[in-house]
Amino acid sequence: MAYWLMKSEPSAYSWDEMAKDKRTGWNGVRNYQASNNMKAMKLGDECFFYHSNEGKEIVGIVKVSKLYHPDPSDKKGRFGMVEVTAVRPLKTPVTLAAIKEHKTLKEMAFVKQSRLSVSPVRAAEWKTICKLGGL
DNA sequence: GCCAACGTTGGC
DNA sequence: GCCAACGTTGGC
Repeated sequence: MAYWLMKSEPSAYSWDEMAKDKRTGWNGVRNYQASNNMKAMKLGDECFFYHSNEGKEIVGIVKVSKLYHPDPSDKKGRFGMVEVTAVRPLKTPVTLAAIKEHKTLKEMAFVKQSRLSVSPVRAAEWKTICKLGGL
């Protein structure tokens, strides 16, 4: 079981919409590294749902419900997508500021590579954030 | 709104 | 295959 973090701008697709839709196709990724990370996902892998730009906080958890497949919105056929299903919101969102203040969390891939929209999360990081999030 | 980081494109 | 120019992302 692996863990991941996926970013979305709330103005484009927010956690509220995610929770309402229950499941959504994570299309529109146009970055090889992010796309490769999705390729490595397995069914049931869990992902943090992060609001970029507005909020700048982890707000919920989703899980992979459909494996990597080509993204039909990419006409050149280079990039793929997965489908994710809403699991639960965090009781307390965990902000980027809090993550940066944390001794080990500040080493997280998504902090160090701020432009990467899909990044791996280590098990220890996952546990710590769940705890901070009140789960 | 600005700007740093960084990925992509295209000319050579 | 290199690298300059350009575009995009996302934090501040």
